[in-house]
Amino acid sequence: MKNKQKQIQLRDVQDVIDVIGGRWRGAILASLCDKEKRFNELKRDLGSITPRTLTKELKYLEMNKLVSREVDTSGAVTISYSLTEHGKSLEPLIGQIVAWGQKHRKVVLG
Amino acid sequence: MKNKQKQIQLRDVQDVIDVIGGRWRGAILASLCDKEKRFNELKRDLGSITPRTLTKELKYLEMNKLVSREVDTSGAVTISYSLTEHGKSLEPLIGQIVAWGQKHRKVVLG
DNA sequence: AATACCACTATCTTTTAGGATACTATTAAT
DNA sequence: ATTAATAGTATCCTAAAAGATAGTGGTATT
Repeated sequence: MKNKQKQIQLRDVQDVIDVIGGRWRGAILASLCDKEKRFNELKRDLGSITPRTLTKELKYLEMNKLVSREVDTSGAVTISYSLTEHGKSLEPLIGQIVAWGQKHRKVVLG
Repeated sequence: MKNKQKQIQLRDVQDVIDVIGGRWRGAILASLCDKEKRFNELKRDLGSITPRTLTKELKYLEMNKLVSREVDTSGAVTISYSLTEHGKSLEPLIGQIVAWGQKHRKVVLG
């Protein structure tokens, strides 16, 4: 493979790490793979995330077209977050991440 | 799936993001997928990384059993970094990351 | 009427990552 | 002998990420 191609690949890796990286983004996406969720539901799932951070990360993911925010005004206003089509295309990748993560834990501990 | 299982998955995602995350770790691993490399070779590949950061990241990756450091003292001392077996097990994942990254760029730009 | 839940926002502080820059010890090339 | 390359260290500094904590305005529950 040409050297230029390799540089592009490194950039791709850095881009993806950017969108799923950081302490929470990957976990938020993984949690939404399960099903659509509301703000506090996500917060509980994630355990120790602060509302400030969750808000910020959700906005980032919306901007990157991975997550959509829907408001339901029938009755009490509820807001649900779900993966967009593009977000769903991440599911296999997240699956592989989970699988490798389990293997990795064994290697590092064992 | 049970709730406890889901928590474990979220933790796995966070763990993996940790080992391949940050600005450089993923790119370093991707670069070593190609072939084993020396310190300055990696530095050139990665473009703008500083030696301080490269040293630090390589040590981290060594500690996590993903990269091994080998010293060759015949002639001038040369040091080469390569993926361990465990590190190599990341290759398919990195491949998928690159593929998704290319797709993602199109979605976000287009 | 009081309490509690929802979905946040605001402010302040701490932590961490990583850049900038200079330097070192060894070896190789000219 | 000088220059350049290798493989880093050592210090200092800054910017960004994220935690801690409190508060807000609405709805639902009892």
